[in-house]
Parts: sequence; structure tokens; C-alpha cells
Amino acid sequence: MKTNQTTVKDVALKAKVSPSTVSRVISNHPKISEETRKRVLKVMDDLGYYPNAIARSLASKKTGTLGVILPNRTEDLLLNPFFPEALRGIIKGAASASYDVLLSSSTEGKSELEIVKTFIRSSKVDGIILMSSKVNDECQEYLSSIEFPFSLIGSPYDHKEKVNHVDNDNYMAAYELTTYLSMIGRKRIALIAFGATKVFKTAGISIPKDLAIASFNNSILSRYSDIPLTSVDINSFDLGYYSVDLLAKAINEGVKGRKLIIPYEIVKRQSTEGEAK
Amino acid sequence: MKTNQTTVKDVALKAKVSPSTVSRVISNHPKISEETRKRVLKVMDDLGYYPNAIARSLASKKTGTLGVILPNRTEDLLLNPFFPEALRGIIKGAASASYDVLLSSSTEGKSELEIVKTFIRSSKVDGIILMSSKVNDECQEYLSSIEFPFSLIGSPYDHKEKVNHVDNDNYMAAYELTTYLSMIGRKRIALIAFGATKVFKTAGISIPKDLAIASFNNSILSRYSDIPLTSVDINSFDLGYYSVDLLAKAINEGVKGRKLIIPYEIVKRQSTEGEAK
DNA sequence: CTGAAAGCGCTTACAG
DNA sequence: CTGAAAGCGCTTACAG
Repeated sequence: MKTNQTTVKDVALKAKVSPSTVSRVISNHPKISEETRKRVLKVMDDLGYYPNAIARSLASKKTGTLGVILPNRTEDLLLNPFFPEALRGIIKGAASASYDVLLSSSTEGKSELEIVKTFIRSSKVDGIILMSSKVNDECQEYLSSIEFPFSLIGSPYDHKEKVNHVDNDNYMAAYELTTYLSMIGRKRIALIAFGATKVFKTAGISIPKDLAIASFNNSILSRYSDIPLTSVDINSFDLGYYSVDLLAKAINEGVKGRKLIIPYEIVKRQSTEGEAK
Repeated sequence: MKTNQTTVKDVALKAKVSPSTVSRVISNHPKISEETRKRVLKVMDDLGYYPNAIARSLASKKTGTLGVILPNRTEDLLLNPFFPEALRGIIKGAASASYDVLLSSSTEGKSELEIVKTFIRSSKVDGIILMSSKVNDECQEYLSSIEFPFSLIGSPYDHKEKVNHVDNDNYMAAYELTTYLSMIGRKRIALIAFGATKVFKTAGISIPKDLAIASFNNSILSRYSDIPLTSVDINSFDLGYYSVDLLAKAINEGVKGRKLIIPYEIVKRQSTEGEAK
């Protein structure tokens, strides 16, 4: 491994300026003459210089990193396309806002709250994204109480007026779905558990003839299921992407209590085809 | 937000020792008397002190962070259970080895190699995990050339003797699967693309009567598919988990070219049931 | 076993 | 527009 990385000092020396000036060029300070900027940039390039992020963090008290806590349960991560998709959105959003993403998940030994606290107390992140809202969520509580920048995917269980969050209009989605089902002549409408299609199949109930089925979240399963399921696509990628947007605003502008509604989309498939018999 | 965090200095003052001693207590230095250790620990607790990870990194040149680069393609992330599962394994392994995980993915603007370089040059990570091996992988090439600690999930495309990697014995798995299929009387065996079951269904070919199908990777789809697919479970979680193990050894002991074989498991399901007709 | 001192590589008021 | 100086919060030889 190569050691002795080149530093601002090396660049300063070779460019015949002070380290302060090099630093200002790095951070795109406006009051640098075009001439010196170019010269410094050239030297940086010649020397293959790249700023040390850790040193920058320590001096500037900004880490350029966002903390994300993943759920610990396998099923959630695997069966639910929300997590990988939202994570993709977060990574993308973070990249476009020049942030890195620090990931963790609760373990046997550590609760989500403990991870959040560790992230913050060790000064590793500028802000935190909570990927799922829970009732009595201690993370929401804690982050609110110390006023640490964070944003939430989902609906805050409390203090809605203070918590930044992105969400779908689930009420409207359910309403629209119900309306659609009743419009095609369906009378009895219920919300059920995944896996139900197999049960119905075993019980000799035909879908969509005897029973129309629709699901939330547009999972891969709804798409590739024996009978493709009508589903509400909640747009997980965007939920993730815009949660970063909100968090960045919370960090940089002190934004609080902002709410962003991500449009959903009802994807009609075979499971609700045709009229009721 | 609370500012002015308590520092080693505060602790030192109150515990009537030097900052050096506090630092040694933090890092569990062996040559500290039990007495002072206890005293310092008590003060740390009283003051709610928590070491600043950034400052530690800068001084010690260790970040306590592992870099992971995710693929950029949606399909991979969603359809392939490997990624979320392996990621879960990585996070778990990292947690148990006291590492954090820094995540990124290539974007339109940035290649995987550029991300790797940025991670390293900005001193943000101690090591890197490559989640998928590619032919002519420039990341493998680069990391090998600068001798930066990394481990690979999959088989190195080159320099096998130098690259730490975890992998399945895919050759053996394919062999075993083929043997199994031929044992149940199947004559013509082929490797096909996902989505094939629908095509066969449409074409009026019955599974497993006319055709037995088996798949690699034990995806959710194979489990919940109309006709559940026999599949090779490659144990993605373990692949992730042990890639961290290997990486930690690379970082701390300079281990190179170590290879770890993760056992696979053939999960027999309906798609290969019964004898050929 | 413990401390004083220097240093990690930046940033940022302050002054000019 | 630029520089000198102090500081961010730790760690680590070195010396005792």
C-alpha cells in the first residue's frame, strides 16, 4: 500500500500559495482569483492530490455521510421490494447530493436506537434516514428530542408537525382501489395477507372469477405470481430518493416538519380482471 | 442540536490523568492499571463521553469502515435475492467485527472503479468488498495493483493466487444437479433463462411432466412460482458474512489469496418431481 | 504504568 | 483576494 499521501501542504508548496488557499480551492470558495484557482487545480492534478475526507470532517464538523438503518428481519428485506428499491433510491439521491451512505442494521445485541445513538455520538453522520415508521418509535422520539437532522419514510407516529417525512397517500390509494373494485361489480372487499392466493387455490376458489384480489406494494410476487395480482405500486425508489432530498434540506437549511407525498400507481392485473360472476 | 461535545480533555481533567491515558483506556490498552481504568471509565460514563470516530480515524489512520459497491441495475437488486441477502450478511459480519459499512453504487456519471478510487483516496474505508466478479474487472485489477485490502464474492477473473474470495463450488453444484436430474430419468439437460416457465406454459408444455426445471440461486420466485422450482441455494447470506471475515483478515493480518468455499444446498421442489414421462 | 509533545490533514475566523 | 495561526479531537512514539 502506498503511504504518505500528498496533502494540502504539498500542493500549497508547489503552487506557491498557502494551505488556506488550497483549501479554498477545494471547497470552491467564491473569492479566489481565477488565476490562482487554475494554478492550484493544475498542481492538484499533477500531484494526484485528493482531499482527505476524514481530515475535512474533523475540521469542518461535517461528515458528508448519511446514516441509514436497515430492518433486521430477513423476510422484510427479501419479500418486500420496498427495502432494496428504497435503498437504491437513497443511494442515488445521496450520490446526486454528494453524500455517502453509512449502513447498519439492528442486531441481537443492538437496538435501532443504540445504532442511531452510536452514529451520532461518534460523529459519523450528518443526518439519518429512518426507513420505516413504527408506533412509539424511540428513534423518532430521540432524534426529535435532540433535534438531530433526520427524515422518515412513512408517517410519523407523533409530532407530525416537526418530523420531515415522505409518504404515499395510502388513504387515497385504498380509496381508489376500493372504488375500482366496486366499479367492476365486486361487493365484499377485504385486506388480506400475502400467501392467500395459494390458500384460495387449494380451497378451490378461482381467481379472479370467484374472488378478485389486489395487493399493496407491487412486489415481484404480484407480478410473477400464478395469477398476476393487481397491486398498488407505492414507488419505493422515489420514497428513498426524496427522503434524501428532505434530509439534505434538514441538514443545510434546518427544515423541519416538511411532508412530501409520493404518487402511487394502481397496476391492474389478472387477479381483478372482468366482472364478478 | 447539542454542541460542544465532551472530549478526552474533559475526561482527563476530571479523572486527574492525561489525555494519553484516557485514550489508552478507550482503546483498551493492556498496560493501564485496573484502578485508573476504572476511574476513567466512571468519569466517561458520568460525563456521557463517547469517542469521536472521525478524530480517531485521523490520528490512527484507521477508519473502522468497510466499503461496498452495489450494482446499479434495478433488476439485479430486485429479482436476485443474492444482493439483499449478501448485503445482510455483510452488515452482520461487519457488525460482529466492529466495522461500519459504507455503501455506494455506480451511477450514470461514475463507474465502479471511480467509486473505489474515491473511497480509497479520500481515506474513508479500510477495505473494500466487491460483490460480483466480472471478466476483466478493473476494480480487481486496481485494488490488486495498489495492494489495498479487499475481498471478492465470486471467482477472481485473474490473479487467483493473490485475491481473497468467497465462492460456492459451482462446478460441483452443477454436477450434482445434473446427476440428480439424470437419476430421475431426465435425458436432455439445459441451462435457461428466468421467465422460461411462463413461456413453456404458454407453449403448452407441462412442468414437470414434459420438462423438469431447476434453477440456481433459490430466488423467491422459485419458491412462490406457480410451479415451485427446484433450485440451488448458494447461501448468499454466508457469502456476504464470510467476505467480511476474509476482508478483516486482509486488513489486520495482511492475508492474501485466501479462498473460502461456502456450501450450497440443492432444494428439490415440484419442477423436478417424478420421473420423466 | 503514565505524561508531554507532536502530529494526523484539513478548515476557518481574523487580519490585511 | 490571500496568509498566518489556531484548532478540530484524537493517537502514538518517546521518555521516564
